[in-house]
Amino acid sequence: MDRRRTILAALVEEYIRSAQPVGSRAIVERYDLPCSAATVRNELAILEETGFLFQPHTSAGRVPTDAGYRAFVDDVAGGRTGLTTAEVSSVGQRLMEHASEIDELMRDTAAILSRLTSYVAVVLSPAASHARIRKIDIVSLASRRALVVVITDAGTVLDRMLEFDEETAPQDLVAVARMLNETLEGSHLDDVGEGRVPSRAGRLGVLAAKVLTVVAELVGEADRERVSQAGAAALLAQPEFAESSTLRPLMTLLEDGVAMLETLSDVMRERDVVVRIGHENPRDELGDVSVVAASYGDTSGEGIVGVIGPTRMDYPRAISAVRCVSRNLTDRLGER
Amino acid sequence: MDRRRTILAALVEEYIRSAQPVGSRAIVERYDLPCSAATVRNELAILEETGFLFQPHTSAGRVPTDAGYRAFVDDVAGGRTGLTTAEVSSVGQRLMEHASEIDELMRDTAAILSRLTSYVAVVLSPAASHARIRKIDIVSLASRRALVVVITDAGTVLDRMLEFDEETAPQDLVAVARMLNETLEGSHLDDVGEGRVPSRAGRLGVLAAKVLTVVAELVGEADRERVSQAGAAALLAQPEFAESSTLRPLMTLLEDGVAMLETLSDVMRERDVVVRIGHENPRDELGDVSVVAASYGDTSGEGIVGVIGPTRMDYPRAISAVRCVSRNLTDRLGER
DNA sequence: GCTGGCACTCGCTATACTCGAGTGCCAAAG
DNA sequence: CTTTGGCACTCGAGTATAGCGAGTGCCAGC
Repeated sequence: MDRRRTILAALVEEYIRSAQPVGSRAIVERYDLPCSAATVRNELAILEETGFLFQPHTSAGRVPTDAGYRAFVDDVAGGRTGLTTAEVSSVGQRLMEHASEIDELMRDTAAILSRLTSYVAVVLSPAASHARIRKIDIVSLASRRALVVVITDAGTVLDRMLEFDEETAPQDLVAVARMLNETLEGSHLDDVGEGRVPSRAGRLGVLAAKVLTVVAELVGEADRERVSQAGAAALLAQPEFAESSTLRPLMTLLEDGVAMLETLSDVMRERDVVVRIGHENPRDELGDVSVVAASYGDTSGEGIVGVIGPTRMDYPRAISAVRCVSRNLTDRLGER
Repeated sequence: MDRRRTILAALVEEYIRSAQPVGSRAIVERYDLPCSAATVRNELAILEETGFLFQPHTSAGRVPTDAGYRAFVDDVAGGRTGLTTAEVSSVGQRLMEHASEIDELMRDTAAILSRLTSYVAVVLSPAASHARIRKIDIVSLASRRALVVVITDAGTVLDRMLEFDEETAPQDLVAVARMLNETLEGSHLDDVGEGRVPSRAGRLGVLAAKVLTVVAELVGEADRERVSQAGAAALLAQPEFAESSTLRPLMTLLEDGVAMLETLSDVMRERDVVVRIGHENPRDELGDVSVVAASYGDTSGEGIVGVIGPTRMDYPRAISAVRCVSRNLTDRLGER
């Protein structure tokens, strides 16, 4: 039934706008349908039976269920463009001019996406572990302390302090660094992390082994610190989060980088923007919000961008924004 | 008057505990004073006239004003130890075992401090600009793209992408790096930022100048990214932030790293823990919260740790926690 | 100067009531 | 068989009123 879909779409749109239960009259008036309020009421009753709508109480209007939003998104939201062309080009511009350092780029991206949608934006940077080692530096800072710096071909820099039990000469460190660079340049960080690297004997060999352990730890840590986010304050403006108790589980989850990484990582498999509405999300904390996310980059390094907002989200806009940012990021990274 | 102070302290303590206006009877009962409720009422009336207390309405108990908290803090809070010895030693332990990388250390510190107090914790890492350059690396990533990496003697690593107008040979980059290292090793980042560095002529000289520009930019950016924080979700549990509207200005401020840096930076001048209560804070957004902060580190690199919570804050605990964390961090950094 | 007593204040809660948006259903029209 | 106007009904939100009680201010007596 085509009319039924139209009515559902109108109701969802109106609810997204007003955040209040929508009645039959409001739909007829604002979206001038070619039928009367009574007809709409009949359709609404059916849509409610079918599980697309929900009535807070008998004498109130209707509110979409997760299934209602889902139908709306599948029907119309993907097709519409929620951003003006001016906004689209502004995104491209701002991403280009900013940030020639990867962390900064991620942060800026999150900020832009959040401003664009007024929801929380989350950005996962590409996993460093798939990158190849470009150079390893070992810089002596004190007699028993050095800094190990790993530079990847993706332009990521990892570093970690290294403590020695006994005094270690700078030239030994230089020698070890040269040795490791010869052996490891071009190999994947993963391989180092999993110990698939030949070891050598001798004094320098021991030192080299120690450095390798540190590098392996680095890989693990780097993956843990891949999450940037922005715009949590924007959520406070949404009426569904007017009282803090509704917001708390979400905020707690957002602060847990590892959890966010797990929650989003399966977006990587999809080719287009993924929309997860309410309880479609794997975690209970996300049961009242929707996630719109997409992967970016290519096989040499993939990350994820997304926004998190109430299920009463402006889906057309959020989807356009995520798609736009994801494409721009892909281009940006592909330039290299 | 000594009794008056005792009564004020008792009231503040009780209000911190209960978050509700405190009456004369509650004070007498819970803190068994050697006088009657009527006497306490007289004192309370005086304390209100003097501006230390405030009565939400005629038939309610009293609530401390900013001045009331201030008197409480100056009188007693500094002396008491708000942490158990077990907690104190646990802080030391957790800071030691974690984080051999500076950013991670900052994040962990913020997390620990936040868990300890259940308020938002903010950590400013030491300004990189006071550090000395230990090594500069220029790593070619593509024919027209290289990564500039600056390693300081404080163990901080700064990096930034560099784009060339024309193809540039890796060996040129190596040469420039060697040249810059010879010239710059040991000099302050500030000096590079302000261009107090001799320039040379020739092809490599031009390249070197370009790299120097990037390094200068790096210094500026690094200072902007010095803020770590944790525990914003914890604030949602506080009754004063039950409705999001009270929280929003604060959250917005917290998300603005530069603003936080400005707000906290004058703590650097103080030698001990600084407590700023409500409107003592320089910014209106902080008018309803208190900041407890202290600097850490020594002249070679100073940062700031602090917590932000409602003015109805457990000051003895917050002060002890901040002091404890600050000392541990100082020790940790001093080891080098 | 301290204390017990007492009248008074005033926000909070509960109850009762009205109002109106919105529904469901029916009978008539298309 | 579908659509529509009409109409009785429902139920939450908003308003008015009353009672309760924690807490106060003040006073008279110790």
